[in-house]
Amino acid sequence: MVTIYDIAEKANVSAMTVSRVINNTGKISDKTRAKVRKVMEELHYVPNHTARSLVLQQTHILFLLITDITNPFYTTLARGAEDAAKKSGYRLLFGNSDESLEKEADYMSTILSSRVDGVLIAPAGDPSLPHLKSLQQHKVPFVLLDREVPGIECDIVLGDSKEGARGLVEYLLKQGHRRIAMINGSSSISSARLRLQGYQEALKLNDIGYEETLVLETSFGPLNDLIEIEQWLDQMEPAPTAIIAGNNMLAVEVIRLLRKRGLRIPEDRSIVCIDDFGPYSQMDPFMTVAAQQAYQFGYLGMQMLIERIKERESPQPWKKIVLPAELIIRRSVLPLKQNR
Amino acid sequence: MVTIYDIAEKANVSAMTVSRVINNTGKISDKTRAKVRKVMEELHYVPNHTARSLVLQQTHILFLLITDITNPFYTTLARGAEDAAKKSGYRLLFGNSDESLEKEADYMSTILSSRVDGVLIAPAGDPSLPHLKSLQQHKVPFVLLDREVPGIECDIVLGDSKEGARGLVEYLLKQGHRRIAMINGSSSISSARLRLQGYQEALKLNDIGYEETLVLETSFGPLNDLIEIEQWLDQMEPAPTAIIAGNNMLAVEVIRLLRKRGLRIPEDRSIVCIDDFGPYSQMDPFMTVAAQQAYQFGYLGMQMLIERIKERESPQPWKKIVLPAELIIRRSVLPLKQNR
DNA sequence: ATGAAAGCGCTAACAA
DNA sequence: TTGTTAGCGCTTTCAT
Repeated sequence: MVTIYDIAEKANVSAMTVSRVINNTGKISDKTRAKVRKVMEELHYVPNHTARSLVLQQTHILFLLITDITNPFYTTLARGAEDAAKKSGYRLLFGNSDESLEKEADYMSTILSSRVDGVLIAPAGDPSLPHLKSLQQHKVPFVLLDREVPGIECDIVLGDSKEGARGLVEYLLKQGHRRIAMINGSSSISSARLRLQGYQEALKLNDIGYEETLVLETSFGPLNDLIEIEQWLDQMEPAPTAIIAGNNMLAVEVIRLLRKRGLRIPEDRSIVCIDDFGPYSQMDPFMTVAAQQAYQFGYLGMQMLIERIKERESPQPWKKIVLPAELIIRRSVLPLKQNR
Repeated sequence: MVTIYDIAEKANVSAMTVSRVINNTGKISDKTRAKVRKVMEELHYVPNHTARSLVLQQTHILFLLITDITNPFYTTLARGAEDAAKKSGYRLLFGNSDESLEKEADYMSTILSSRVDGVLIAPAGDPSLPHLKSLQQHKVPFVLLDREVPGIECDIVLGDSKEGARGLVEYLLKQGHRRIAMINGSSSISSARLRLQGYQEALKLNDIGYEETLVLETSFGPLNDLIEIEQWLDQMEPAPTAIIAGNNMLAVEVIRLLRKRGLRIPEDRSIVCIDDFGPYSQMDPFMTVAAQQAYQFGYLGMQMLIERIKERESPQPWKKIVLPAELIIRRSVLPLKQNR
């Protein structure tokens, strides 16, 4: 491996001079600089980031942990985070926890031991608390994305989940639906809880009773119990005319299972969900959704994180950004006759 | 920061003993081990991976660079790579080049300077050559995914792109289509070239002339020139009855633009593509595709990479895996009357 | 403008 | 079984 000492030797200068040339620090004569640069190129020198991080006590690398790499919400968010990081000259690395607490724990130890400068994290859920506590303990700046975790005070970017869900249900009600089922993520996830609340509130405001059998709590992520979902779909009696899914991945799953049963959307079942489908929003059923501003989650979260890192010394109050969801009406909802 | 010296002091042992406990090396009395472990927990010690990497000259971290984080092919591939890495106890970090040579170059410098142990890379295209050369020069083991790069000999996992495309076109021909257009990625990408060849061969074998105006070369990735695609769609005369897209993202784009024009799929245009849609395959138009084994790309590629790292000393010949694509017939193709 | 020495946190090699 | 020494590649401090 080529080190600054190799460069120094060949250029007849000290290692320190080489270091100065690399980092553009201190005063160096143009002649020396040119000479050093030339040798660096000749030997294909690459700075050893590891060594540099060790002495500087910072890596200039940021980390983004998402919970489902196949979900367009998170991948779009990732693009936003990447763009914001790049703008400030930070490097960004990704991790994917697949909604699993165990994988999240693995990433935590990677994060802590690799001494990244900061973390943008969509936590698996409330049980992520110890993970976040340990970040705090080790003074790793972090920003939470999309999900609150009770017991943690920190910077956070949230979507207005309750309003998003409520808006969708109200839209369904306006279209004449009265029997509306909901499939949702785990109640250990703040956004799932709020989405359920939004659903409940909308029903209540419209004097429609809440029926437990119409609501299924499963997982937002790729680890779903399909049998459970199938049973839920088959056992609702009478069947709902509309279904709201707590996120896009659940909607896709429900669409698949409905079609397996020969049910058409929206003719036989209307369906809506929270989160848009990125590039897939143009595929049938053209879903009516409460679209979250995925890119902004990443972009603004990253800005907050970098801000926090820079202001490390001065104690800023925690910031909380709540991004509204946008109701996008497409064609996955059938207007019923009793339209009002 | 808590270091092994802090632990050593509090436990009344030497730093070396602490190191041995952490790494489970050498002989340590149970009593000492217990004592050290206890102190480590008390002080919430986290090993400094940076320091460790510096002395060991290896990070035990692998890197996966993909070209489009919103493409289910790559995200599914990522899952495969992750699973294989985990199985061997390696950590995996992701990067996303968005099909951009510049972003790829940025990641190269991250990769080189952070001294990861190996890289799994889907190159942006033939111009990635210098990037790969520099990996070789710095003796960073890597495995290429999905795309060959002329001038580079290395381990590689490929899909059978030519056969995949040919199979799709032949299916279209069997359904009676004669005027088949193709939208493809950049010809600087090996898989795009092979897919075009597959298209051309299928036509030739069936005595159908090749028409340049029916073929559009654009980008596989998120940086498409939409105007160009729209013009191409509008200017083909007479219009094709079927379109083959070089990958799934292009298919989605074409679907969107066709629908914008009020054209139905498959009634007005049949459409097929290479690559499946992951969770979205169940959305309409239920696409007929040549599905690549995305997960296997990642899993097998990662296995090869780890193998290569372990056998670093003994010079194994380069390995090449070619994964066949599977024709999945759904409902995006209209059988024409002149069916044969 | 340039260099020498010390040390970031850790482990390999050797010593006791 | 445990400890001492040296050094991984780099930068900070202080000296020249």
